[in-house]
Amino acid sequence: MLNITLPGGDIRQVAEGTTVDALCREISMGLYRNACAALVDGKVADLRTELTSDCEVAILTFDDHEGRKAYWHTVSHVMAQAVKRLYPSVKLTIGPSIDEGFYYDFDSDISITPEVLAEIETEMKKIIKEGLEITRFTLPRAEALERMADEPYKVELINDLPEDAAISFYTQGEFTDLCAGPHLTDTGRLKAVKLLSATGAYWRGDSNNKMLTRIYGIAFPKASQLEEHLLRLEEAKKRDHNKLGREMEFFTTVESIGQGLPILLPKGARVIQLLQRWVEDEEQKRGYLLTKTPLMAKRDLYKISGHWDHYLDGMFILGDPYDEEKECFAMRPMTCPFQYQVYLNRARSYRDLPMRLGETSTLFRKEESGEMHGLIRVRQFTISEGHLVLRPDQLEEEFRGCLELAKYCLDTVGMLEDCTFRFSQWDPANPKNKYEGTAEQWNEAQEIMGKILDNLGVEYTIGIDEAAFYGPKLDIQYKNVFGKEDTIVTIQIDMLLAEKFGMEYTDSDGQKVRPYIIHRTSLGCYERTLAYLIEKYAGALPLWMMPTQVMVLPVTDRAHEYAHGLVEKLDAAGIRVEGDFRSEKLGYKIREAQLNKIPYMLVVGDRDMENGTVSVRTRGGEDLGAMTADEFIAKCLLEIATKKKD
RNA sequence: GCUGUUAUAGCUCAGUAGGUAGAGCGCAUCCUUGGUAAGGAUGAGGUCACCAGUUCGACUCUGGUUAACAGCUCCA
Repeated sequence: MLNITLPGGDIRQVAEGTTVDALCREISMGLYRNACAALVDGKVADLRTELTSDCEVAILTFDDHEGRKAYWHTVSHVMAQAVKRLYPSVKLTIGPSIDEGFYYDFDSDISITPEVLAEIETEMKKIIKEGLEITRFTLPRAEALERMADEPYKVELINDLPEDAAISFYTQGEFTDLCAGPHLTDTGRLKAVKLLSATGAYWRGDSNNKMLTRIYGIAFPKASQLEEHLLRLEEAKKRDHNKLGREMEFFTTVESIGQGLPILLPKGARVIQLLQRWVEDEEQKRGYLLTKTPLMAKRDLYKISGHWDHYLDGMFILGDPYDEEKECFAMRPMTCPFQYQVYLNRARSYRDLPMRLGETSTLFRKEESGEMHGLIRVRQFTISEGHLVLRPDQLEEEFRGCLELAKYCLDTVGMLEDCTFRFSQWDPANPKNKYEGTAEQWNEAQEIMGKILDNLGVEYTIGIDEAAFYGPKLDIQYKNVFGKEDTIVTIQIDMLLAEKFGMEYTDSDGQKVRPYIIHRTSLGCYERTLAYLIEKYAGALPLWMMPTQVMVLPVTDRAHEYAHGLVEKLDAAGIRVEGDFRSEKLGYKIREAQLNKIPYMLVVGDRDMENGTVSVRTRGGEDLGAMTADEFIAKCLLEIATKKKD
């Protein structure tokens, strides 16, 4: 008999060769029904794993990350089986689980219309109903290749595995797939499935490879969970900045201006102005020197910086880049080589350092046509760009300062809680020769940065091949309402550009020394930040950054003069206020202000005129009752000054 | 850039088996003076994204372009 230790510390005795599944059934039928996979001595394992020695076993259900992955992965196989039944000529590739659901990539000529998707879904439900047992077996390489002879992509995958590997397969009914697992034991254990979309995806994620057909789906053990999930997706769509931001007139796009070049309408422009002023003031408080550098430069500058060699395709060029006789300019994709000129303006001493330079900087990047998205991915954007020129002994302290500033900014706007940190490193094997510099330089910079991050106690993930071409980065990643992740702030250590530009300082002993440089942003790209704020707050931005903070709503024409007086008074107090003097009913005006997410509505009618008060309603629908204008102004100003989050 | 979908009034969308278009909301004017999410009437608004082709005739069919959307690739 084996001693199996369960999560609570209980020990259960089972016969050698008992499967995890059978153990599960012994523990409880409820657990058995919900089991998806297991942890055996901390390793994820199939339910069909046979226990052969004393060990710790924890059963994973759909509520566990790994259990859910097994569940979704199994559904992806059911989908592949359904597709194969309906379209036998389709070739299989891969079908993993993802953060939310699963997909399977097929090589097929069939265009996946919504009708086809529904047809596949119906077939999947059939397969689930058939309750096919899912079995696992392994084959040596030669036999595995023979078995998958009709599946060229599977053959390619098998050939990439080590020579001596035992290659595992899963079979359910007539369908067998090459797969590492784990999987559920029976298709009947699956319940509510839904196919969401069909799209294209490159084989092995390489744009040089063939475009495959990818079908995305989701599944849950309960129909109610599926409904809830679909409802959540619908709700998220309503917050989509690309929809809401246009509806609420934060921004728009115009065909004749072009992709990735949004027009910031008065509301959007105001929010960004408020954010910029706040960040610039905050940077000034923290010892940054303000710079204003050109938006373009001759190609000569980019040849020095390395952009010409590494980033030419990413720049907007003015002139013929290949005619060396004629002048040729490029719009700037980054601020570094420009801001460095501030430092280079004269000879520097160690006493000048640290030098912190800040600039609200507009950049231009020639993103490829399919990559633009609302305000999140654009071709012209503005960031709170900064460069710090440092002595080696100042590097850690200044890095800490940058991180604190970024965290302060993100926290103030309410985004920090949705952020994670990524230590972005180079990939020496990058096939596109992306990186400048030597392995020694990279290792040194990454080692320094790693030490600083560890000393600061930053919890981070490592992103290989995510570095800038000139150095490693700490990227602060933001996850939006759809669960999609983007970089919002970046702090980078650069050991290459300083050298290229001949930056140095005279140390206390008279020696010339190469300074360290930190590239950093405080709040990142303002357009992107605005997009995320719209999504996070569903358009109801915190009071301090709302373009219109207060709307005065006179109940009748009799109150117009009183209302005008209030508008003037609030305006004089520095509050962004408007009045709605149209001859509409109060309910109509409130509805409109509410839809525009105006934080405070001041209703004024005969009663208020008589009492010298305003009746305050919030956009949350709350009635704060009557108060004097001065009381309201004091409350409002306090909330603005403290940058209260909603 | 790639795969796919889409493009009709400011917005959301109908529509014509090829004979140059309609609704609701919004907007303007008038009536209404109404206390916490839509009062009423009248009116103005469209080279049916753009450029070619087929046709007696194209918003409708074909090709191309541009833009938007989903995803891939790439990136702040």
